[in-house]
Amino acid sequence: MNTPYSFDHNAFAAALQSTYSHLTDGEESGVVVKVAGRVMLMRTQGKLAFATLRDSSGEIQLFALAAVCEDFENFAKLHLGDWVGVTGEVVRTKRGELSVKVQSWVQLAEALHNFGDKWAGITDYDLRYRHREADLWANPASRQSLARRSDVVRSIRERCWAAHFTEVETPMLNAIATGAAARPFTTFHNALDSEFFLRIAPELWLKRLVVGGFERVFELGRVFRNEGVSPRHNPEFTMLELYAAYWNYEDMMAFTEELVAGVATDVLGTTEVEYQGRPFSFAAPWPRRTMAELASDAVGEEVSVHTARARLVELLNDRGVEVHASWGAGRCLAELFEVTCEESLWNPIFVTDFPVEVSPLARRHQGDPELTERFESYAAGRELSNGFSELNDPVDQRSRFEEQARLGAAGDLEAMRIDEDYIKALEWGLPPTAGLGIGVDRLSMLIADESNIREVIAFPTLKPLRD
RNA sequence: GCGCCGGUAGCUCAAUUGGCAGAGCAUUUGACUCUUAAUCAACAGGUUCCGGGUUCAAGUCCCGGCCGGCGCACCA
Repeated sequence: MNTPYSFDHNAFAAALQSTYSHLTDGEESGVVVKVAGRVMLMRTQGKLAFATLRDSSGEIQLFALAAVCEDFENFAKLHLGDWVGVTGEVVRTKRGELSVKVQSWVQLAEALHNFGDKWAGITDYDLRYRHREADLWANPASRQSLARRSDVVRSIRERCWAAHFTEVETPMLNAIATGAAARPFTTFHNALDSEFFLRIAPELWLKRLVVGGFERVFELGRVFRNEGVSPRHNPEFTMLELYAAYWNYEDMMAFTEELVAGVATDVLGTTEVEYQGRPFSFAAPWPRRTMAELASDAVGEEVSVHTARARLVELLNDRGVEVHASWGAGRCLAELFEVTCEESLWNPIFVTDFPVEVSPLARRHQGDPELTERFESYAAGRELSNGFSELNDPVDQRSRFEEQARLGAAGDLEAMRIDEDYIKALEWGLPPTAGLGIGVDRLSMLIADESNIREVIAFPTLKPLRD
């Protein structure tokens, strides 16, 4: 294939559609433009040919007349999917379609495969995800969902910058996988002769930067968790984490709801949307309810982290949950909340005051040392964000890690390990600080009205093909 | 990892009770000077996901495997 190395393109389909909307049927503008894109449809009619050209902005018709169009015969033989660059006058055809009347054209690249059925596109999930490049042309909705994700990321960055957060990058290769409860991927560095883990969260590194004097930091990046794949889970996903010195969890809740509502406004122009056919509102402020309140409402009796463990176990068993011997009352309460409440939380809500037992990095609650100043926001029945007043006492942090180590020894594969470097960092002094984590893919799903996380990930993790 | 469902032409889909594997679009060829998913005519296109089995006969039934969707589990 002998094709050009460049094309001097100066117009986009969507811009032409709006700029020349005034042209009347059969009117010629006298303006010659150069457009480029893929031929998505071709209608030939003897000495005439009409092609639908699609570029990144939209579509415009190419109108070729044998008498005017250079090498008309081959133009009419272009395949659907071929890339072309076209020079021609902007006109409106007699039948009212804004078009570029082809004077000269060049095939920029050939499509050896087609882009699916003209009507149905490509529907096979395997083909769509393994060959997203084809899916993007075959299914405009796929392109829109990924574009929405990009808009979400841009909005997050701009809003964090506007609030004076510094964007930083921390290691993905970690000697200890920590900062969250999850199983890691492992890998090996040959020259250092050391095992490494892909990060499951950037949390501890970011707080070390706060110790170092970066008072407001954020990182927008990939984390990796060696867990199940589902419509709401991809093994690698994108997390926003941010930390603000001198804030507590109340301050961070206020920031979170403003951030998320702001992203919705930036991307969709409104906070009032439909998600999966149901009205959904991002509007701030979001209600705040404690975990104990919500669980109590759900089970019809007063429960809290101080309820007798045996009673919590009964309530869990009644709901088919098997309780492990290592779970204390705090873990039992958190489980009870998850099974009774989580799915019913539709519009965004902050669930607050998590038990210490399930929050090894969060600061104890000022009103109850068995609780932490921690919140999670829930939306559409799923966790959207997680944040807390950060534990900054190195002695308490060490005892929390030691408790985690006990759980690990007892077989909990997701328990954290003791991170001595992190404890030493806290010994240098972490000011009062609040932190936040938001699942960017989950947020993008809400914004793009997608129920499957793969629709907002360009190349989701798939099982490699084998024989 | 477990359960349920699915995999037929390049794409989207049919195929009755186990009885000749089909259509539309795309491709190829031809007709056509205003089409809009153009239209019309013709040709071609198959390891029915892979491997076994049952049967006179398997896309269809049985067993095993591969990949996907959904649910469960884990989690965000």
